[in-house]
Amino acid sequence: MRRGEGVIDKLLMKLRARDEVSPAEEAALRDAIGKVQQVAADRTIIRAGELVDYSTLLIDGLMCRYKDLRSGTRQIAELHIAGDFVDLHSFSLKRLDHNIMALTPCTVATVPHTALTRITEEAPHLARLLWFSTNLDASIHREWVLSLGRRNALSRTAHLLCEMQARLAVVGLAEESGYRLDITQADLAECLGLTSVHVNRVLRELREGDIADFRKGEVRILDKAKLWRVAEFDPLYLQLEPRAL
Amino acid sequence: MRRGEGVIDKLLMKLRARDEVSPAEEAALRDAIGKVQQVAADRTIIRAGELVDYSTLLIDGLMCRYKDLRSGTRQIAELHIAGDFVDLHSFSLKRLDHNIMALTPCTVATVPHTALTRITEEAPHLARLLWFSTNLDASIHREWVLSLGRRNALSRTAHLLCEMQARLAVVGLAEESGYRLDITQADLAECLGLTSVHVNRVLRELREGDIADFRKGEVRILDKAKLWRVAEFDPLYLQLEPRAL
DNA sequence: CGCAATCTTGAATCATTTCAACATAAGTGG
DNA sequence: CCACTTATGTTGAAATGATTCAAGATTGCG
Repeated sequence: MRRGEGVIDKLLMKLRARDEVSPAEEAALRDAIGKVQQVAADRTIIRAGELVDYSTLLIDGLMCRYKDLRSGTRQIAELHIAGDFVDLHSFSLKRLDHNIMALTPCTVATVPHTALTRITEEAPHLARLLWFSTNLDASIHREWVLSLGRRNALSRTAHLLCEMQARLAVVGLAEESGYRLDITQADLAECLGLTSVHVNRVLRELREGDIADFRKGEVRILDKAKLWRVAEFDPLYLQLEPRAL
Repeated sequence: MRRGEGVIDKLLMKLRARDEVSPAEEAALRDAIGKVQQVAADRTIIRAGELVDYSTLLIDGLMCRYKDLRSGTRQIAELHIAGDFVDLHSFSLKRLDHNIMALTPCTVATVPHTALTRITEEAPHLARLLWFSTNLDASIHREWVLSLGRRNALSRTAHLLCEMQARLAVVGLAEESGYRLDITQADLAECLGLTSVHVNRVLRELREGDIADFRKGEVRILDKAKLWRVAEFDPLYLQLEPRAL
């Protein structure tokens, strides 16, 4: 992949699902991209508290933001897919409050904070698009707060399957009938605030109810209507409607 | 209160705890303020899905962002205090994913989105401060995700008491020894993903352990070290260190 | 003073965890 | 290519943290 080539394709799909991105803005984004690298599965690329002067765009693979407690239990705060900035917020937070880890082998690109500052100075509409992108992360966090606080294990699990379908579809990585989600039941448990044992039982329940089938990193949606109903899924929070920022 | 007078004081305290705000930026903020209004306790001022073309700055009182499920159970995603924009993110989301409600009688000011757009065009550093402010909300959401997913009821409750102490202190509304938090145990339960009955038991436990005493909307911190330990509270996520945005 | 909201406590129930054992799949080196 | 090891998935039974239901106490308010 040449510098900038292909690197921002998924990001552009994600942004253009929400608002227009002009050729000049596209060029500005491309210019902001620094080095492209591979990251091995299970590698934590940024640790909470670390000072960073660049953000990371995920080009391919799955990453997550996670926090842990002294006991060693871990909670994933967000799953990231191709086209997501995994830490665009480090631009204003400086020291991240969480760790960032690759769940699968990943390709990432770095974007220096100086380049982001320049965008806010010279390309305000593009800056608003990036601001939107961090606001979308926050919206996803809020939905997870609702899930963790008030949905039971079955509904919460179903909800995550809905969310990932919708988000992956935006960047062309999911069909109506299913998608690849190459993570373990233990990873899922860390997203859902459950134990992996219980996730296993819940997945069986979804399978036996002919609702959805998660196996070997592959999600099959057997009955979308039923899945949405169980999850009480309302995609409003994913902000899929076009707008003018 | 005259237009702009006093209205942005707490907001300025909040921002200046993190970065400098120039007199010109202060003036720009003041200019962005529209009408100032009172809101009665329990009133929901914005409903999920509504189109809005202004954001709301909380000047006095307590508000919250909440979502609910069909069953009627409600989850509060964030508590807001004086100086917080309760819905700055509506600037890029257009349709909010949650409701916003006053928990106590409140004073609020509206800020038209057109004024925010102008700030992004003409005052990029101020825009970055506002972006920071939404990123801080997201950071708070992530900590709540950790609480709801992995902390038990006692630790989660203690954590919320720590968070509110730290946030209120920034705007001069909390002492080391305690602060006013004029909400009911039922409201607390909606923040914590618990039932009000259980919150009541947990508060008793904190009281009997001489850790903290919440009563009649007043939090007394009896043993800060113990409270922080129980909560595993680390204020890093509140981004209290100064930075240059 | 009386009503409604809020707080408090006990007992039974339930969802999820924990512990433990075993099964299957995947990966590595001889 | 098989034997071995390790990671992941599966299931059952007992334990536990939080909920539910129900009743009574306290507080605030018109």
